[in-house]
Amino acid sequence: MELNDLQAQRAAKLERLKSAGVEPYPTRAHRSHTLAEVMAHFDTLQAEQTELTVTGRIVGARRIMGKLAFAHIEDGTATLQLWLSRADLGDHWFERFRDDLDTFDIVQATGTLRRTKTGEASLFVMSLTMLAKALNPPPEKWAGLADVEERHRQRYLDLIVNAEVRDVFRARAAAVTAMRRVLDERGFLEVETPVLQPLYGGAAARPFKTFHNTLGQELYLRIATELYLKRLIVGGFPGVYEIGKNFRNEGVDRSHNPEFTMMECYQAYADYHDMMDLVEALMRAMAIAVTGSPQATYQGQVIDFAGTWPRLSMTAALVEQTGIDISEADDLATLHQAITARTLKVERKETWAKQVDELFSVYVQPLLIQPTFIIDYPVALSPLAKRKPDEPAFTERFEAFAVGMELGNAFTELNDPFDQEQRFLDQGRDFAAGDDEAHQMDRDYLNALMYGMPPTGGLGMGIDRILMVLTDRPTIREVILFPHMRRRES
RNA sequence: GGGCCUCUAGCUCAAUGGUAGAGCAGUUGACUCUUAAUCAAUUGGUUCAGGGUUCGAGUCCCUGGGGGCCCA
Repeated sequence: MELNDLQAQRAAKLERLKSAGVEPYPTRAHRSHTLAEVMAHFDTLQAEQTELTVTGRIVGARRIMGKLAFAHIEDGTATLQLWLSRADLGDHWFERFRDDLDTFDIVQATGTLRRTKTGEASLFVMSLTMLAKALNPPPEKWAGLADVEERHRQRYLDLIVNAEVRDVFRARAAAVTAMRRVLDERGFLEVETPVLQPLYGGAAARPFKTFHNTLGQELYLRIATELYLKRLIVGGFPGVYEIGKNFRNEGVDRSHNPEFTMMECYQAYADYHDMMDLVEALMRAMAIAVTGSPQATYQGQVIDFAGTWPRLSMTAALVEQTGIDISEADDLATLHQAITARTLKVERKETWAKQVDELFSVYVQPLLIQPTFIIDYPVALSPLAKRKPDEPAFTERFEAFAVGMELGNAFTELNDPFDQEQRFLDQGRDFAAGDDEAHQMDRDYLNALMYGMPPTGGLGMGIDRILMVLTDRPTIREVILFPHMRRRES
């Protein structure tokens, strides 16, 4: 191991500890109380002068004054000041503390509680034990670890130093727990489906490929759980959900990470209206779990997840923002003419569906700050969604938006195997024409539909993006513990 | 994929093309109620990498790498 100067100094202290008979990495720790317990019961413990043993990492500077020293320790539940005097601790351990211990070392301390003259709760330490020597030094005391790259590459250090980062991930866990609770209460069964798939599907995305050596088979990392979950609806479960990682081989930016967490759920005998109600309930519960209320403040704006959200058709939204009625401009040439006539600044796309999607992304989506459902997407954009009975060019599909980001996607599921086969065939043509995100033909899925799938409502929600909104983080990297980073050359 | 910005001590940051610096941390010493402890002294550099221009490059140019922001 190559050590820099500061690491070498700490390594030398470690050797000194060993020569003084102190094991720097003992096998076991002992404690009578967590620091949170100490703080919660401080008055009683102090009054009874209970001897207690605590553990934790030394954080902040040690303040050493000849025969008296102070330090703070932190154990993940709270912090506590240690008061260490040469008189109480004895020469040996006082000198070990002074000479051989450092900020970030992990220790065990036994003593009794008192307040210092400034009133700070403190453990007056009678004996000290080493639990783990830290070789890496802490970042700067005030500015801390600020470099975004280092924070993400060394998330462990980020978590030690930046308390609010731990809070984000506690919030994330609380939100997911709330989501599970809502789904469980409504009778959904939590399941797990394959990550390694012989065919990828359920979304428009490029996959990661991998290879099974023994089977000699190419496999894909899933881009969605959709098609397996619907097989389970065919199988007779009335409702299923899965919370898990999806993998999409596409760009990395403030709202995309190559692996991300999605909740997908399917409910038999339901439709997309039921899924809208479910989204409202889920988002409300998750917001309350994180912020204590149905509101969240995102980058200075209050986002309100209470009540029912506006439901606006994609056609109406586009008419409103661009003046183009896609139910009339229903072929690519007409749509291109309309765009040119109105001098709209959007990229030219090669299919009508992609052009509609592009118009929407540029002219509508950024305006959807408060929670909003955009409903009734063109069938060409939605190969797995059921057509609207009265408008067969559109589907019973919606996407949920807030702060200009897509948070969820849902539809009344297509359960007609002939229509589904035709959609796959249409997608295959798009793929052949160069759309590398087009959906693959999945014969086994069609086979499942041929046993009969009840009318079903299905929903997917992006957990990471929801947490961005609820914890007020401007990038997805701040709500993923170990976001993808390029490999750094030594 | 394109444009702009950025990379200097462990960390946070300086440095007209002219001796690579500060603060914090560390080290040594003083100090029994500190909490940005204080006081004195002090160590620490492949300036992201490789080329080039120049008497001289952290600085200018080129190529490459990491990161950030914006656009697509």
